[in-house]
Amino acid sequence: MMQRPPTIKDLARALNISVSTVSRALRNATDINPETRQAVLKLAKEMEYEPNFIAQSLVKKQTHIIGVVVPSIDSNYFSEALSGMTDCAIEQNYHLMICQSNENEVLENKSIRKLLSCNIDGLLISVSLQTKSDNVIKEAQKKHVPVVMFDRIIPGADCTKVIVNEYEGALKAVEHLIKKGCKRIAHIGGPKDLSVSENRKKGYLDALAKHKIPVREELIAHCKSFEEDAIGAIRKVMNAKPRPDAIFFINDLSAITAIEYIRRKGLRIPEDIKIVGFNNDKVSNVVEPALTTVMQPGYEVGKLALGVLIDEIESKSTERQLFELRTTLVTRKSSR
Amino acid sequence: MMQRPPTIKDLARALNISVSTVSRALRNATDINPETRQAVLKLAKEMEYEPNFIAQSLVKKQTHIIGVVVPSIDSNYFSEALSGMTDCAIEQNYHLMICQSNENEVLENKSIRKLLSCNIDGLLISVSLQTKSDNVIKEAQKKHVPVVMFDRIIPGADCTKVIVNEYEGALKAVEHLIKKGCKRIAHIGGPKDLSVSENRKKGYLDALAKHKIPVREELIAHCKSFEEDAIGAIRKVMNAKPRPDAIFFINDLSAITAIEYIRRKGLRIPEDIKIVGFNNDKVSNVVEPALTTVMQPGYEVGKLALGVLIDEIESKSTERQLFELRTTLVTRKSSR
DNA sequence: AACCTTTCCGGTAACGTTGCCGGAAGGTAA
DNA sequence: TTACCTTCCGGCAACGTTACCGGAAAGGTT
Repeated sequence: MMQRPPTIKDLARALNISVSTVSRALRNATDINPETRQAVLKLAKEMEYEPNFIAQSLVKKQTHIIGVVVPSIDSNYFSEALSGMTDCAIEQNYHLMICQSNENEVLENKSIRKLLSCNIDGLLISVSLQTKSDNVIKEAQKKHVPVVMFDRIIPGADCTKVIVNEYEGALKAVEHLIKKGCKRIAHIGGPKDLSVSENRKKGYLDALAKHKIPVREELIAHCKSFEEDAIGAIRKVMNAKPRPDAIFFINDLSAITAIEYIRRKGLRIPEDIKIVGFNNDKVSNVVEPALTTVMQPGYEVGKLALGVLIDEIESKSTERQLFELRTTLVTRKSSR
Repeated sequence: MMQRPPTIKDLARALNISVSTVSRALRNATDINPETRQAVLKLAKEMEYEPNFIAQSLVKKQTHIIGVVVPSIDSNYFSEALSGMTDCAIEQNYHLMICQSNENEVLENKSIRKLLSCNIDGLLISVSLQTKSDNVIKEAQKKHVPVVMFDRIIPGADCTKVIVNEYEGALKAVEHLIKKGCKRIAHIGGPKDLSVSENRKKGYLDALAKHKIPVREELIAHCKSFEEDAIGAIRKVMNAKPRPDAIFFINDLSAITAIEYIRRKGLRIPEDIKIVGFNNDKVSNVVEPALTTVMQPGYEVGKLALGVLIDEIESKSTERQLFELRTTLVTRKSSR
């Protein structure tokens, strides 16, 4: 019967009143006769009227769409953050347009520009590893689109930021090992020159310093990437004499890789050597021994980041804030 | 200087021509003097003109936005699928609005309705475990919004579907074990009454039947959820006499859980008992022994699903198709 | 009775874009 | 010259909605 979805005009015609009146009845309660209002609402329900979002956006000059750019959607951490954002968005009646940069700055810029041409109300971004410049961010701000950076931020950028205090997470993890009596704590770090790697390493170093444990270079090694090539680094620190009695890893995957290597050496975990990971991947609770690890609140980061962005959008405030979430140390068998 | 982004009107005024001419210059090459066209394009670049997506959508009655609903964003498999979609979307100049149902049918319906009120051009959905009815799907189709289901489909629904042949994946996995000489192959299944669980179990059963190996009920057990409570099921099948010489698991996580249990029994993997998982999680290559597993092409599923949806949108075709992608068996140490 | 206030509604313009139609200017052919 | 065609452009309406303004009707005050 009805081909197109009904519009405000259809309602007006059916009730023999003007479109202005229908529009008013549909949103505010002032300047409208309660009876007329009821009649409009009743008919709207009957005809399954839905306001046309596009038309509203055009006249109101706001779309309730928020653009999100992350390095990769299919990573444990970012997918959790996206999950938090998505849940937050539907609560607050916003929509998300999600792009991924694949760690490529060119693609990142392209995505941001595409999002901007969609008239997004705000931009939420975690930058790629390559990204050094905040030019596109400024482009967005010139168009009065508020920007919030989360997790992977550009330190100098002039915008609100939501981060996780990984430094403190690393510090807590290493202090935990110290309390357990470990004296020769090794560290397997991530790729050099990355803020994640450096923050965590600094936590490691400061924990040692705080407890007056000397740093020994032979107990520190770096992986070249975040995945699967940890074995060389592990071999290096395990060859140190005397051998380490604990290892703090950049992530759970490399820690799990190490478990078997350590066992082959005839050492027991945690009796002879304790290990701690980072991330709280699902498997960390399933491997043997279950892995002590630092949990980053990805979901909460996403939720908070979107929350503060929406606040900025709606209050039109322009002051820059810095939010820092804390990690949680999840202690399991590998360090007991 | 310039407060609002420039519009087509600003261009027209600056060049002292009409908006229609500018509009024509910007999109088609007919009915326009090449010189005028060049002048418009030049000025557009200078003023950094960007067409207003919202206004275009209103008059063209298509938004180039595609709605996506998945059970959860932060799952290995779906995040891969979303990654594939996202890459495909930006190539084809579409945008994605992503929602998650959290395995809740009510929330799922709410999300779909919200997406529909955004005038999406198409809907891509993988339904929640609860979902039995396809009413909302029909609602979308009544509004002429094409729907494509992927992975978790409603078998009876009248729409194009993209799935992975898990049955065949399970069959291949179990045949692989049979070829390795295993005679007493156990199966740890997923929650009952779920199509994923049943498809994989059927593959297991058919592989046995094909090779004339009798099914023994004591070698089959089910987990109650997909995560972390596999231990009871494992205990059951390991208590069978004679004990199994191989186990085919519903997923990698439960397989990894089993590794330690089996070792404690004094059994060696793969010499005494071979194991195979499902999913190809990243850790499956990092645990010891590395896990043989069935890889599902999540990224490709996402890419393909979005591709066929866009085809349907642009061709306005209404014929229903069924696409089936194949799994790959990744053989590693745990079954050698 | 004249004036003011309140309540409620309709008309109109606008948001930025596209599509259609009509028409001016110039060229070509009889 | 007239008739016709082509090339190019401008005007107008429309997409569905909201915002603003003006005004009719009803009631209240002096």
